[in-house]
Amino acid sequence: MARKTGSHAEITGPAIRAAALSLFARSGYAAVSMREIAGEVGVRAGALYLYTPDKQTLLFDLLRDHMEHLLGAWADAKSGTTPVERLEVFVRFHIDYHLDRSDQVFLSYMELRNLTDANFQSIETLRRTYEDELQAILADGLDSGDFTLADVRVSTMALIAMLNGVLTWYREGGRLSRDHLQGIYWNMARGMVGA
Amino acid sequence: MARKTGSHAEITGPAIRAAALSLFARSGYAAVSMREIAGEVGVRAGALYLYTPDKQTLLFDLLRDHMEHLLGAWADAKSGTTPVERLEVFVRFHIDYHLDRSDQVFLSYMELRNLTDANFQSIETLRRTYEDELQAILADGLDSGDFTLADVRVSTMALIAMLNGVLTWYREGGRLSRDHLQGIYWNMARGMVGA
DNA sequence: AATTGAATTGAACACCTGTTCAGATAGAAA
DNA sequence: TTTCTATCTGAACAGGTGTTCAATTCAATT
Repeated sequence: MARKTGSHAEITGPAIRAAALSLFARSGYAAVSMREIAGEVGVRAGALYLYTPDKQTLLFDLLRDHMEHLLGAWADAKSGTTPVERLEVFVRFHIDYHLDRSDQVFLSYMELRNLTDANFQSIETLRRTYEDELQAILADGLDSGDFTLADVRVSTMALIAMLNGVLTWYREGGRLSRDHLQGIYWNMARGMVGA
Repeated sequence: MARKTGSHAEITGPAIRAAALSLFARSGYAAVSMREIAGEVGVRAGALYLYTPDKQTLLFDLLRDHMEHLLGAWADAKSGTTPVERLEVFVRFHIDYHLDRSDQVFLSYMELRNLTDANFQSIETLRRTYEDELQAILADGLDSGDFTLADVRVSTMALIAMLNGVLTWYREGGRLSRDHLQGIYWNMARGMVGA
């Protein structure tokens, strides 16, 4: 019983990536076996190798695709003219994106250490590109006098860490609506940069 | 060649925990084998079981000891009377503690998912106890009018996430001294809570 | 010098790991 | 109906996993 009806590469390929994403996010890269991923897709382990050269590349592709999609989404979303406006857009975008793609985001900062050196460098470059978008906003706000902050780099890292933290505790459908949440974070962000 | 000169339980036990801590922090719990840990200590895998019932308990003990030590250290360090003073002490303490014990801290929030349910609950309770220390400061500051913040719980989580973020990028001996770093974070924290 | 007992080894257990590949399968094309 | 070929299986490979335990080693005690 090799090929099942309606089972084609165009379906299996994405299904493998979706299963890997979900399992890696839940249990961690090292704790998930190729046989588990295959089982989730309804296929045997050998079939995975029609779609990825190896397990490492499967992880790397997930992280790279996520980072590239993040950068693309931000390029579309970024707007505003004053530093204050631009920062508010960034804060709201970042929270939205994270909550919509929590598995990808979670993976992307939990599994960096399981990448080979070359793959790690590649992802780090993309991540740094994203950080630089925020850093540019802060630098402009410092120049214009809209923001009061001691160190642009430190503020950038602190803001991103604060925003990423949302993932660890916020659950949709709880006490706070997403919009309310974004408002609270935007207020705190504004306080952090002295605006 | 069983026992080497000067090799006793009082030495091997702590050495195993130190090796496990270091290896788990570097590569992740799932990716480190008992044989690797044993090799780092200079012993065979079987000998580890004189000091821990199993690998899971080895991880759990590291996390529990860390959390208990953190709570103890905070009990010693906490001081100040006004909410503003108390918050500054917390911010500086948290950064200091994290930078001094980066492996433990890193482990404690990277490897939670590798704990069994019961062990996870146990650690979560300790973590929540620590968070509540900060939350109490914020609640008092809100009551007294010293702080302006929309949601005590959200501010607590945001502050802790921001402070934890220091670990991911700060390196001792770089551009910023530790004291300078603490000052910058204290300023941002103050802005976040509207003080 | 003989005995004791804590500390450690080395081999074994049952099973899991990522990966490869000859062979089977089945939908589409001829 | 036969041929073709993308897709998938099943078995194998070489090695690794956590864990157990009888046998060994050696410092301290008698």
